Amino acid sequence: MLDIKLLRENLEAVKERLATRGAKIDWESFVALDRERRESLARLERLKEKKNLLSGGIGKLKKSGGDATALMREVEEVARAIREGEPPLAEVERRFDEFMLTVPNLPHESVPLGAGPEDNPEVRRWGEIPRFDFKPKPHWEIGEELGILDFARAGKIAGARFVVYHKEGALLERALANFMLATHTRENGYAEVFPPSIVNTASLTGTSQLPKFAADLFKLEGTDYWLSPTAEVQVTNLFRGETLDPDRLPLKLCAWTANFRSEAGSYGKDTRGIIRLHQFQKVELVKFVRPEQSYEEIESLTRDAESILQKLGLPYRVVALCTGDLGFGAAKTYDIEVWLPGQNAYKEISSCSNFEAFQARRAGIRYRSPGRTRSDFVHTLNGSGLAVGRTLVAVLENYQQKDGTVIVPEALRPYMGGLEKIA
RNA sequence: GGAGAGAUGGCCGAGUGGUCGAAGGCGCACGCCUGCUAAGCGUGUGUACCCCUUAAAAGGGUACCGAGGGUUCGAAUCCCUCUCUCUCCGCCA
Repeated sequence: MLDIKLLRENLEAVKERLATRGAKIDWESFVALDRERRESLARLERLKEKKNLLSGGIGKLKKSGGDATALMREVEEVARAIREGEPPLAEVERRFDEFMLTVPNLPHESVPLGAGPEDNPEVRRWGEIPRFDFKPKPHWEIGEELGILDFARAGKIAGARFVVYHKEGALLERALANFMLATHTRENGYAEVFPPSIVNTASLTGTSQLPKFAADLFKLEGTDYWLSPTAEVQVTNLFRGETLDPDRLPLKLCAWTANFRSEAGSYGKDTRGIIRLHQFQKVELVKFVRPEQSYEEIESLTRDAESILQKLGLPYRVVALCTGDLGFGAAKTYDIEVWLPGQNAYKEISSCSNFEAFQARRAGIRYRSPGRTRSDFVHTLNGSGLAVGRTLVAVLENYQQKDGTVIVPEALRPYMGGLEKIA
């Protein structure tokens, strides 16, 4: 959610910046709604003041034994006016809130202008793309031949876009998660949390998946429960409605969770393999920081995610999302794309974003800076560190051998009981 | 799933219809006093929003005693619904 005052005072600048996202927003109705809301609110508050004053008078009068019938009749009139004024105000406020919740974040000034993914500039590249003296296979072939990825049986127990990991596949998934958590907690300074996978509407609204993107989520019928699409939701909402002690900032958390996405609208995209599933595991990094630090913190967050790929020896590049490709709540985003020989392409494996105060304002996450009377909103950031399934894909495809076996990256071996090769 | 108890300010804790944003204590901040420390004394100490201004503040107002609704001229106090916490029983990992 954007700062209402910013909208009122700098509407033209906001319009211009949001236009770079390609967002279509009905500004006329915003201006009208805002005016109507404030006028109506001020009028009702004046009436309430009058009512309170008169009611207090009744109390005093009764105590001193006087007759309050006339006063009471007068208050009744005021009370009626208030009752009549309330429903229209509530309606205006509902529409106003709805509007505010569907306006995307402002891109940061450092975000490159562009219309879509093709305009995302590459920021840096790391690692050598491996050369093969044979035709590298896609991970689903490697995995099925080794008997560690099982799509057929996953289809039986759940449906399309699910997988069952067998034997070393299951071990690899678990080892990768362990390795990532160990790195982030021991070396990168994150504290681990393990939250529920089910979340409520308020949480999803706080991090801005709702109200706009309900179609991407799984809802549990007859309840206010949803399957969380990313630990960003749980971990950011840990502190919803709280004022954080400034000494705790920057607060850095990481979490390993299962994530659920309906993948509505992505039929025909990445249909094979485990790139795009309804359930996948991910280690997420989340930060709560002072506003003045958030642009340093997105850099270090991205580096923390990159450190996993470097330790695993997986080549990747970092791209900066342009204005047209930026997610709804993000002010700035770096995507990390890992090299996948089976697809001969870089594929997103992490998305690191600074939301500035956009989520904090929705979720009411504040901090009090010393010497200031009012509290301020923190800035929130998050990024995958990393998507475990896609990392597993990268390992299989980059470390595959001519004979169909897969070498286990050295950094991972301690987490796999010393296993050197999946055969 | 069954039975019961509870939810008040940073914390503890009073408050069963009127001047209660809320006693008292603790904590915290500032000041005074005391040749250190401790004690003592005084003052202050929630948040959001609206109005008025604004560089900011001050000032005025509204709302908030778990959440939502209701009764009443008037609700922390009465009624209804929900959520959460605790205790006991059952069940499960």
